[in-house]
Amino acid sequence: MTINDIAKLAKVSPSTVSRVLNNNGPVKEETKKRILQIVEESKFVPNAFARSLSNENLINNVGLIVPNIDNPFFATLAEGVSAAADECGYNSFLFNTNEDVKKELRFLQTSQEQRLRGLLMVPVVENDTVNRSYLMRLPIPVVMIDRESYNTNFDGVFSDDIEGACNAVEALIQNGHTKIAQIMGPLTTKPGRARLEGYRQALQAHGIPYREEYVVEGMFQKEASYEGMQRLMKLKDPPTAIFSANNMTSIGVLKYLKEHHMRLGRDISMIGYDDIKVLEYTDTNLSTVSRPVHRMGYEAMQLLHERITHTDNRNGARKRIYLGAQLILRGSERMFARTSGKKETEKTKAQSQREMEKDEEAKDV
Amino acid sequence: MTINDIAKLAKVSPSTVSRVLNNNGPVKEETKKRILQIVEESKFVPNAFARSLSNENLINNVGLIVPNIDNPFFATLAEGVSAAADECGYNSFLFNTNEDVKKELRFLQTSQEQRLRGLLMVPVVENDTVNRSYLMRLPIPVVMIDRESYNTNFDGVFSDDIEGACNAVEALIQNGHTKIAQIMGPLTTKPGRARLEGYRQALQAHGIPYREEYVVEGMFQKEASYEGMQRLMKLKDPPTAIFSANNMTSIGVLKYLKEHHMRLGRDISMIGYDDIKVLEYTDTNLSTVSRPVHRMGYEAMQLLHERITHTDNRNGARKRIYLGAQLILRGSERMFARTSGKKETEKTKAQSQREMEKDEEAKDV
DNA sequence: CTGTTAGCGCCTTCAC
DNA sequence: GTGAAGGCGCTAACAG
Repeated sequence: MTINDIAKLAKVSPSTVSRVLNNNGPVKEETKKRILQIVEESKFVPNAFARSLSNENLINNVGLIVPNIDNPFFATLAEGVSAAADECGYNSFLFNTNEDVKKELRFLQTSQEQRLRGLLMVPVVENDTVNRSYLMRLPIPVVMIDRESYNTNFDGVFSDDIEGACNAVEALIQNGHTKIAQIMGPLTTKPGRARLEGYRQALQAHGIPYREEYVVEGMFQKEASYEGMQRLMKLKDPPTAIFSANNMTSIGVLKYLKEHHMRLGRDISMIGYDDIKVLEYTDTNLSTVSRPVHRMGYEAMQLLHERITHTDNRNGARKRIYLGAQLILRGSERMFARTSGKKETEKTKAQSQREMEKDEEAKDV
Repeated sequence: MTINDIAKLAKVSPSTVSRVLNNNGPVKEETKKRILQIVEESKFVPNAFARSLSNENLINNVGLIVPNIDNPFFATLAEGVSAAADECGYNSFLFNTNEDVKKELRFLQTSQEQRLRGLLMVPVVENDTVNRSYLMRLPIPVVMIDRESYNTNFDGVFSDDIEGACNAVEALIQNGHTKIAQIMGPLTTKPGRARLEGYRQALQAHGIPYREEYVVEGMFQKEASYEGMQRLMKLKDPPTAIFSANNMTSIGVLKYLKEHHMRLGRDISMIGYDDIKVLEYTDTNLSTVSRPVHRMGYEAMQLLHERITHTDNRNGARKRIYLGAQLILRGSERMFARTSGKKETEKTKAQSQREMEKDEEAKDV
């Protein structure tokens, strides 16, 4: 079923059908009705490919490339993107690279083959030369989110991870800790490096020496993080506090703690990065650096929309948005549970209230 | 940059370039090399739309429509789909309807406009006549996952939720409970209804009367579930155990419990549906009905692939795969904590071990 | 108001 | 081996 078939059935020319379908150009009300009826009856749907072929990229498709959709951070990010995409009239296609640069490259190729209007991207790593050079040659606007590609200068939406990490580590220091370990993310990502840097800065600012053995790989994965914890806890002089570089690594730590009957705020202290929503409703009381994830996605998509529509502006100054992170203390940062169980619970409830407000705020984009 | 431009640069005809690009038809080694070089230098990427136009649907795109990507169940499902899609040579596009039938319809239209090869779908509800009739007229194979559309007979991958729910409720009964409430899912979805039915059957089998006031709406959402808990706990004769219809509703319950200083297995008992991974590493000990989510996505995609390739078979008998659910008991099903803290912890550790094995198995698809 | 024509970028005959 | 011609489904420009 094509536009020509419809035309024949309606005994008009294809262009008339086209005019009706696209609601441009004048058509007699009567023939219009007739055509629409036939379209309806035959359940004809125009071929978007053919349309965009003649019309230079008319399909409003954009892509979002994330490294791990299983990480709730990226799932929420995708929601933010999709909300904004909706409002701006795009179809957003979600690609999951699963932290695999090969897959990432394939998606970049697909993006180009299928003539997406723009790309939102959380790259796997920042130092992949193949993907980077491919990326830089893409004829469409690209907006980076959270992570970045080295030596490029794309638009982007980020958070200040150095500050976020620094605040977290300082909170641990203020609670009396000096033996603070970091389960770090891959140093091939911007957030991985920034969070290490923040950790460093906080230690330095307080005259605490940086100890190599306190910094272990977590790869933003719970498995690696679990192993990192094993190494840390086997040290002759193990840390008393952990700074965990993201939510996946936090889960790895929790797993270790549970298996070893250790409790946060009693046997060890900890601050994580990024929220793990459900934990707020448990007794885990994990303190964390919280970021406006939904909004990051939303704003990134809006930025992309700007770039797509104002093509003239495409070579203008890059726009880079930094959204603030918020340190949320729930108790796990404290050393050896100074407060009694009772008091702790109450504090937690107040926190929980704050959380709910924050939640709503985050959705209010 | 088009195939014609390349042809001119290489001083050959477009068809020769096409032959090189698609590696069909004979081309002299020398000119082949020359053409490839020019393609490389100019970073030319063929237009997939144009290609598929002449070639009847050559692009291997499939779509996955999920109601809520923020629900880790669907995120993991998407991973399973994408893994299989990869192996079978498809691009899988993920659409998030956010439980909105309007959005769902738009995606169905997009699927058709953009000539997807097939569709994997978790419909928002099963009784939307508009979307259903649209769906039934789609000229491509459709595989349902988890949920279903009423009065249709598509291929599908499901789990036996009646049995799953029944097992869960029986476990509560065996722990001495008779006042068992259900936070239910929408009855406009198959899982919502099946889990209610399983609940019913279990009560009946044990001669426990069904009490209207013990069954409250949870909508598969944590907010509604939280409110449901409020209503339940305000009853003159509140339940002693909760069966929660999915992971989102479980989170709502946990939120309520935390705010009211209630603990699972001490102040109230509970069994949920679907995993919440991170909880396994907390002290929450939430028992749950666990399903092989990743595999559900994986098998659904494989089934779709079959339907796409064996077009002859498309009108054959529908294939419906039912994957088993597994009841995992971690302690929250027990009444008034019969065991001491110590013993409980040990039990938990053994469970944790089993979980890890299950994890690996689930990935082993 | 409507039809005819040409062309979007590519592939596939069919000639040479 | 290679080129020319036609067509995929649709829209836009130009005639009427």
